[in-house]
Amino acid sequence: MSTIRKKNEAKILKAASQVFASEGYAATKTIDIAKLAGVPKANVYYYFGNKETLYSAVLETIIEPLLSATHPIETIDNPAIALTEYIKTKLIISRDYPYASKVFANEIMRGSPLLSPEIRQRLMNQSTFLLDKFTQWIDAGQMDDVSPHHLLFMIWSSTQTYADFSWQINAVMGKSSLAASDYDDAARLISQLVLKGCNVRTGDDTAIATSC
Amino acid sequence: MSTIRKKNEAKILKAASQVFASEGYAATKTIDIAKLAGVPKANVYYYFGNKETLYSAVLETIIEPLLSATHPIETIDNPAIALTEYIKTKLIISRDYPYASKVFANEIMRGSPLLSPEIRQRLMNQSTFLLDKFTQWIDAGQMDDVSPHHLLFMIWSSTQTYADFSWQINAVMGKSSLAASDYDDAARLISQLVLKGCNVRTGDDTAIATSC
DNA sequence: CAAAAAACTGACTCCCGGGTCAAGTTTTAA
DNA sequence: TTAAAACTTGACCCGGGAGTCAGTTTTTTG
Repeated sequence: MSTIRKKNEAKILKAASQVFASEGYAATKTIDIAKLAGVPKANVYYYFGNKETLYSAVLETIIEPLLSATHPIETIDNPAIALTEYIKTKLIISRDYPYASKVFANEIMRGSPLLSPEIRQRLMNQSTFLLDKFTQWIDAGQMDDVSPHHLLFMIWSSTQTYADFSWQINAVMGKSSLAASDYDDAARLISQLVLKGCNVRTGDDTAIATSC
Repeated sequence: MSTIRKKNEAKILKAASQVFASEGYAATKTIDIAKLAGVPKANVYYYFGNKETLYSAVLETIIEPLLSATHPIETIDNPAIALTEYIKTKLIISRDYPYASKVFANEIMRGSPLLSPEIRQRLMNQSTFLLDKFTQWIDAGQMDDVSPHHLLFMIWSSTQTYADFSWQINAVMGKSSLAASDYDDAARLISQLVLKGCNVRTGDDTAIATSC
């Protein structure tokens, strides 16, 4: 692929993720993407063919980060550390890919009509993997017997919300954008709720039994 | 207002909330709302004037439930009970107003461009009230010194998610819709995470100090 | 029982936005 | 050097959806 093509595709993709994120798929006009990217509208069609393909390309950009977010859960034995790292990673995705995250969330809200079946499947497999892992930890007595499903939904929603509802969060925080320390605070709070809330054993003798 | 008008407005409003929830504002065609409501498209315009007014009317329907959700926090002294009830109420809203909830969430995601300034203000006041209350509890030593903001975001997101991401949640749960007991499970899990995670004092001698 | 007010509706207009295209210009490669 | 391939772009087409309206029917009211 020529460097010209690569450069322009990147420029258009970046603009597209911003416009799709702020307007939603249907309300997005390709002319607005073109303007933001600084190219004529016909160029958008030259490089991406049509609006839906461009949208899918934006969705693709978030899939890899999303699928690799489970890395800590896969590689770290200690559930306290694994969960803490997973939460941290999910928050970093919300922070570093705010537009694509929002586009992805919107797609999921609508029942993911434009998401390819393969990606759907890979995401479903990932969910199953996470649920299995939680169940293993519970069975091994490494955390309380909570509902793995609802725990997963809580982790997903409370990390994703920093991308999806950034407007609301900024308004309530009284800022125009969050600082790195705000994400640290969020990670700390969410980890604390999960670890203490589910009584996750830390692996050393500071573990607290429920009946304490 | 005539009963005919009342009846038809209700019929159209209900259909509108469903279509807006599943398609989003921009992708919604008024003809689809009309079809679902079983009236000619011109009737939709006869009763609501235009698409945006109809959309605002749908948004209005969720405002009262949303504003009264803080009732437990306002009236119950005991933070453990107040928080548990608040979480339960928020989940009931997600369950009982799934369409309007979704429409509202979408509006907030877009920076609430179509929400009236008065409603914005009332919602902001409500946030401030909640944050103040959390801060009071912390200052009174009734719970650990966590970030009130991030705690609030966690409660909002993890309850709202059952409406917004119902497709994903159903898929992961392997069901076509959640049962009442699923909402009970969710309420139990979220309350547990908040209460144990923040070490909220229950008011009797079973309270657990952090240093335990 | 009028006659006025409210409700109903099919058929229409008009505009906006996705997508196309043909005629150019620039880059690449042999 | 040159011809083919890649890229650029303004002008255009076309369908679909928001909104209108005039003529009709139903309901209310005095």
